[in-house]
Amino acid sequence: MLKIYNTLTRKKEEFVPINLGQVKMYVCGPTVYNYIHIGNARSAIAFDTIRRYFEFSGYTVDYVSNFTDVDDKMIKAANEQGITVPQLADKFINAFMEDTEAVNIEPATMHPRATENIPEIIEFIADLIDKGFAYESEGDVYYRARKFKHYGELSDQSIDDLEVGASRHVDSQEFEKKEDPIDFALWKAAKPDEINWDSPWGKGRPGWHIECSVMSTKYLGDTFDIHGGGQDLQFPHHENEIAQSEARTGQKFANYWMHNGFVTVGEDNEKMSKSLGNFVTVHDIIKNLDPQVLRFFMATTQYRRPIQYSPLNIADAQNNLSHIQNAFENLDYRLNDAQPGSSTDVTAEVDNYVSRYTAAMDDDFNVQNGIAVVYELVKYSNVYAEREVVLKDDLTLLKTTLQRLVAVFGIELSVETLDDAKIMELIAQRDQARLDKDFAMSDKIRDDLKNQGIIIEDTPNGTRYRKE
RNA sequence: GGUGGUAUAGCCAAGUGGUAAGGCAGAGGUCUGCAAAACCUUUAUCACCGGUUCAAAUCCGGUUACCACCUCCA
Repeated sequence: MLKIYNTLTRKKEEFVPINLGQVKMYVCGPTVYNYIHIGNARSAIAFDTIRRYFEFSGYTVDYVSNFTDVDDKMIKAANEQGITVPQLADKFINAFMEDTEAVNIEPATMHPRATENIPEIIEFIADLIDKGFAYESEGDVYYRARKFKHYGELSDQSIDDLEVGASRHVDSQEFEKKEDPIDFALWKAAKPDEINWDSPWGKGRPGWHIECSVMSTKYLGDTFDIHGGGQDLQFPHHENEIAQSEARTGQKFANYWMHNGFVTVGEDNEKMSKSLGNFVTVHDIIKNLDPQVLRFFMATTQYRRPIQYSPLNIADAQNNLSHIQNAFENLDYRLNDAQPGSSTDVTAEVDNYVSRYTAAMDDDFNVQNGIAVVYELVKYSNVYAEREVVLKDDLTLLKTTLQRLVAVFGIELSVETLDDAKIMELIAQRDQARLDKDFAMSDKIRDDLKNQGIIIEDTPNGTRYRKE
């Protein structure tokens, strides 16, 4: 039984999908005015891992994730770069797809953009005005937060306790136009020379929160299973989405709310964010780091926990990943001299590991316990691979099991083969030198190969090589 | 001020009442011509104080520290 921690109820709950065997989930994507930083990547990786585990468990997943491609920051950045807002969006959406592919994030079933849904957004807002939940004011449209009786339930805030302006980001002009300081914008009138669309309230553009209500319900229905995003979106963004959507449809919006923890940085574990300027982009980091290591690092921390980004922690992840990769190669190598057949003890062991892994992951995606089982399987595999007699089907079962279990984390295990004749010749020469006990020569060849990134290992079953 | 989260070995981290999983790093060992890989051995009274209990990292009360959100953020 799969359990999910639901922010809405602040409890772990059994996951019961609306449709048997199907998961409909929506995850808030980034505003595309810059390269994504590893905090954005963490969110995408967390939910990609969750999605993969659902698929591992036999669900089909409808996964919708948006791009916010118009807002104040988009307009500002486009102006600074002397390009249009759509040009800026295209540039960084492309960059997003490249960066997320590098860390092996599956593309969403659908990646809608706010600007591609303007008519639906206008229709949605008009409906809210008709229902009395929204009002026009000098070309802007605002949502009457107090009118929605569940306002504040997701973030456990009572309206009267909300300290307006605590974040010091109040726009005083906007403040004047509201009936109530806690009201939020659905539609913003365009300033001169700003990108805009025609609407019943004049030229303008959508506010931030409305796009997610529109796109999630458009593609997943009035009620869907899971809504995800970063913890910082819980209030006000997700609170507002609920208010908008439920006011319009009269239906429950999302059954389960999931929020991922932050990536922190520095001695005091400060949140990494664009506004603080303390961020590292994926685009830059993967120039010097194997993207699989970054992926492994993030995917093996439970999604609700903070991740401290530090060189030491990255190095740990690198070592752990190598350990798993080595076990996989150790198994693969023994296929060369394996006997046919399989043994029941190995099959039973594997079943046991898989069921323990599943139990761990079923508990709100407890990847730490899941990966602990993988390490046990790694050890078991290594011990098995050193048996004198090994069986082909055992090796294959262990290999595919390792592959399946780590694939959930977005890690792909494979064995690289070398087809370089020169290198194969050098290895043969070294083997001869060792037979001749000319160790000066064999060590020289080994060093030379190491300089080319080829690691040589001597085993009881012959000489192995692998790429560094 | 309101709300939420976190505090376990050098580092990462599991564990929600029965006497501290796992990984990394370190140390010692096995194997090896030497290595590498692998395996074996080895490292903690769980922020602090008080309480409940036969028994608490785990429950209750209090304290401290750090982080986050309160309409820019994944």
